[in-house]
Amino acid sequence: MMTLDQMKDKDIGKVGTPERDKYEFDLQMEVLGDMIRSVRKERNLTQEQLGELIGVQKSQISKLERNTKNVTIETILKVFRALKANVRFSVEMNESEFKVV
Amino acid sequence: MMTLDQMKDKDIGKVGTPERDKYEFDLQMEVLGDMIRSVRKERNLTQEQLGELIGVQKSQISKLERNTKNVTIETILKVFRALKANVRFSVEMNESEFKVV
DNA sequence: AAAAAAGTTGAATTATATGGAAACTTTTGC
DNA sequence: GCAAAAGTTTCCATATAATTCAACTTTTTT
Repeated sequence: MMTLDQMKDKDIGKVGTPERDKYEFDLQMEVLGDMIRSVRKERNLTQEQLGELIGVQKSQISKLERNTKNVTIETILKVFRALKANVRFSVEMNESEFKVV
Repeated sequence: MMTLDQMKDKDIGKVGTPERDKYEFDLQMEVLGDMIRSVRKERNLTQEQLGELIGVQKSQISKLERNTKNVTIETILKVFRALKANVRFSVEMNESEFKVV
């Protein structure tokens, strides 16, 4: 589990060792757009190229990367599928935190 | 990380010990609706009560629980926020898996 | 087994996400 | 500093998600 900033700071150029061959990030939903951008850049793709993989214009990719939460699950899956990345969602629930109002 | 079935099998009535005070579930998008339902029931809420917390009719909750093929992030966040549960997502990326087409 | 509560469904409406096109701005390379 | 590439924005159309209402079905309670 790391923040987006920590992730960005990572020297992703130096990969190659098996230990570094796989990345996993836990994130808040709000940064989903940043995540698309990060993974796209890690794949060395322009917005236009990613758009081609999915079948949309570069402007659409731009919008997805900057727009945070108003996206459908389907779109998110489509993008990360094109980037050959797996997305998983998790729900964390604290018993004590909940009070019926 | 557990499947939905394992989760359902869990005896959630017996909580109270600190070890059992927190639940975490990884899920596929396809079971998100089931997840809403599970957490709602764990909170001992009816669809109508959850709807009131969010400001929608019970029929809407019903639809979200059964028909989650496609939902927006905003809706998901709204629901789980009302249930006092955190939603996170993780992206897993394998270097080797990707080839530029 | 009747009544009440909880959940589901269908039809209709509203809101908004997806998307393209083109003009515009920013960044990058020389 | 200029040109090309990459990214952003605006306007617009279309598709579909979000939502309600009311009738209906299922489950629970007494």
